[in-house]
Amino acid sequence: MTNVNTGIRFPSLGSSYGSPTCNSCQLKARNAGEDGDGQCGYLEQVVTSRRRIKRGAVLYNGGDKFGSLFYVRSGFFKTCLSAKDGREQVTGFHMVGDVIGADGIASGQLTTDAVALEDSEVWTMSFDLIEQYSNECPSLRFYFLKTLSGEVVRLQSLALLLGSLRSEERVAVFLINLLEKLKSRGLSQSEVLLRMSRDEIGSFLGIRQETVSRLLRLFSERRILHVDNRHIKVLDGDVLRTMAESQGTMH
Amino acid sequence: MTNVNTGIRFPSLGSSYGSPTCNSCQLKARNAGEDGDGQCGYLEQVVTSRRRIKRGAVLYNGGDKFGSLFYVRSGFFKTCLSAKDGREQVTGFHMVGDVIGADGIASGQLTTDAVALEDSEVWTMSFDLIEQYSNECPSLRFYFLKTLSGEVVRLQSLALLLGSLRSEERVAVFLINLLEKLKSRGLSQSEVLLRMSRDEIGSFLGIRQETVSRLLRLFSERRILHVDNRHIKVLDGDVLRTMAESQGTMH
DNA sequence: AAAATAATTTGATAAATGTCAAATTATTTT
DNA sequence: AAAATAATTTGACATTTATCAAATTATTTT
Repeated sequence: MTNVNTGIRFPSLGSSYGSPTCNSCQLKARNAGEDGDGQCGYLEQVVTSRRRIKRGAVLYNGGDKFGSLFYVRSGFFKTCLSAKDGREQVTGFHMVGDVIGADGIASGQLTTDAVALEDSEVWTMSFDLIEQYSNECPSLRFYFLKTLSGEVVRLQSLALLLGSLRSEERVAVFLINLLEKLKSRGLSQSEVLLRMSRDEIGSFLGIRQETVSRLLRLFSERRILHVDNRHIKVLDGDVLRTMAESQGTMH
Repeated sequence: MTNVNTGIRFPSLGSSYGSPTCNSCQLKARNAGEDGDGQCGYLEQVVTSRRRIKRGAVLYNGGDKFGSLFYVRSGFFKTCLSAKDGREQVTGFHMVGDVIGADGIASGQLTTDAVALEDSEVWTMSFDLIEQYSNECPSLRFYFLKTLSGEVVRLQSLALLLGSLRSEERVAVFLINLLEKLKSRGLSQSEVLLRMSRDEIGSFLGIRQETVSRLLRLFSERRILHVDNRHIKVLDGDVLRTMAESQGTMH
């Protein structure tokens, strides 16, 4: 979602979940001709570091000072919002192509924790540089606006899921969206190795891990899925899609 | 949230819910000196029309072509996301100072419906003009980035509420946040005339209207609130705040 | 003001999901 | 590879919240 239709592409290095089309940085104006459709190097200019994050390691914590956005180059992350009393809500799962950390712009502090669920690589994009280059490059500016707006759309869909869907539908939507997202990145569209625990899925979906477990078994019994621990294979995508029928991409 | 700390202020005309401090447009750079701390007229420049919206009328619908953001000048709105099957989720309530419609940037189409819950006034801000003036005015650019980021933060909190809180807590958080928001606009901080129905509150909170009704009665019996139909008076803010203890502003 | 319509409350009951505990299976560490 | 730890599954049962229906109260229209 974050990396679609903006004309902006980061170069590819490879990832366990794979990578989107591998071009060198191409920054195209939203409307052809607006500022040419050629390439420019701005997006690479704002990248100030390239970090590897080990599985289980924290990229940032809620409360941290905001200073940059993070482009997920490879790997897999979860972001969690913590309540005062310790309760946690997973607000998203993020993979190659996603930009995270934008919630920090509003107050100057990150609001969620970002934790790697597998060994990952992240490119740090300095917000000051983004601001600076935004003066010169409308496409860069628009790219980030679009990224932010996409995050709003995603979270609206998550609210719909959490507020209006039954748990069975939630799990179906979760799987469909995950598969769609993998598909959009040119990866498996009927098979996934889940990088998150049942507990993390449950937190994201607003249900208990036991409920996630039971529903996966149910789907398995109905021959909709083949479930082998964290390895999921979709046997009947149509049925799954029908159950998910309510829409919204939210990974 | 949207209008805080950016240095940007829209002029005030008056509203049934009142208005924030009434200055003429002041666009200040985020960092003093960045581009001066004087005034500039950019924010007014991007306003292309000022519309009155009657209670019950629709400002925009999901699917509408995106072309502008809307500044709520007075009154009260709800935004709803519809599922394919017709189920609706209220994703937010919006009052003076809020900017709505930013979800449309991502795809060029608005994703929610915006409906006035009382007679309202809205200023239309052309996105093309925003883009245009963003070249010249970093503060304007930053204002909208911050607005978008604030919406992300709000929706993250909503996800926490919907995913992790019990219904009693949800109602408490709802009231606390509403009161806080009114307070931040210099209005009543212990009394509200709700502009939305029990059903709309329920949709927002992911519970049924009957549950909302029962919980308001419960709070009333415990002398936490005085409830007279849509007129709510907080009798014990401390207890309410304790119940809401999990935080996040989400109106 | 009366009539009609819409919103809210309330009770009785049902359904969905959570809780707890124990067993099983994976994964990581030694 | 064994031991230790963590994750997952499963069952029995509790709890919360939804559903349905009817009565009541507000609000809007005539």
